[in-house]
Amino acid sequence: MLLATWNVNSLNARLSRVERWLANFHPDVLCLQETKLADDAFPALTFEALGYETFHHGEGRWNGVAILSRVGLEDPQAGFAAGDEPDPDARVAWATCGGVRMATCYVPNGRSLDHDHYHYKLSWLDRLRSTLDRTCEASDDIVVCGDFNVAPADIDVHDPTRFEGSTHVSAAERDRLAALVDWGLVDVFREHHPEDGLFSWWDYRGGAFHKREGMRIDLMMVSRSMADATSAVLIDRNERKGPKNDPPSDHAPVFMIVER
DNA sequence: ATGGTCGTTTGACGA
Repeated sequence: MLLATWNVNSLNARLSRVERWLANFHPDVLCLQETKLADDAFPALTFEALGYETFHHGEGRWNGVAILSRVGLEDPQAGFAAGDEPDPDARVAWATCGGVRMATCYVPNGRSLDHDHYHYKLSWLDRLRSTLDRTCEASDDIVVCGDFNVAPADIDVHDPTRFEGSTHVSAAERDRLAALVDWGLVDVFREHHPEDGLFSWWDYRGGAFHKREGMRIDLMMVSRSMADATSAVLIDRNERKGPKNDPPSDHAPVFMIVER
């Protein structure tokens, strides 16, 4: 199986690229974030024509997440489990695809350490963990992927000294990722690639991509059974390139190949 | 080069 995640920064602006990526890579499952669409504007028929069932959870102008699957799509769920404080934003969706419980996540940015949005971010990650407690077992086949807006370690940032005092690298955010690891999930990309300089997001500004100044914030957090069956994990950084008339997202797709 | 980029939108705001 090929399982992928991609923050597209508006599906309207990126639809031709997503269609091309599906044709090139034939993923079994593609998780999208930041579709920025309402559910009734999601191009389900376009993806159906390419062989994909879809589940979209959106609100319109901001956020929006989707799961595309050509190996079945069962038990779709939007948001957090009953019992957790509901999310006012459309930031997470779940579905079982080919026997794997998938989650597509767009974790809040946080804005700054003294902003209310930062506390929302921490609470959001707490509720993600709580929903796992309520709905999954660590022994299941699970892939919780998406834009986490957290760099798990300093190696995931091009210049950690530039990010001191910023979001994405704070101890509290990294503690929330560690809580997912404690629960039983593995950062499967890092398990396959110990080296530095590997990123999934580059700021549009200042030629960051060409200066190799990025962060690795798009993660595939997978259960042990999935990690053990994974033969490769890659970032398609070529997808961050492109001309003004077909501009890239500021995030590149991340995908894993599972031998099953 | 005292700015720099996108996408939402048509004035800023979020990332």
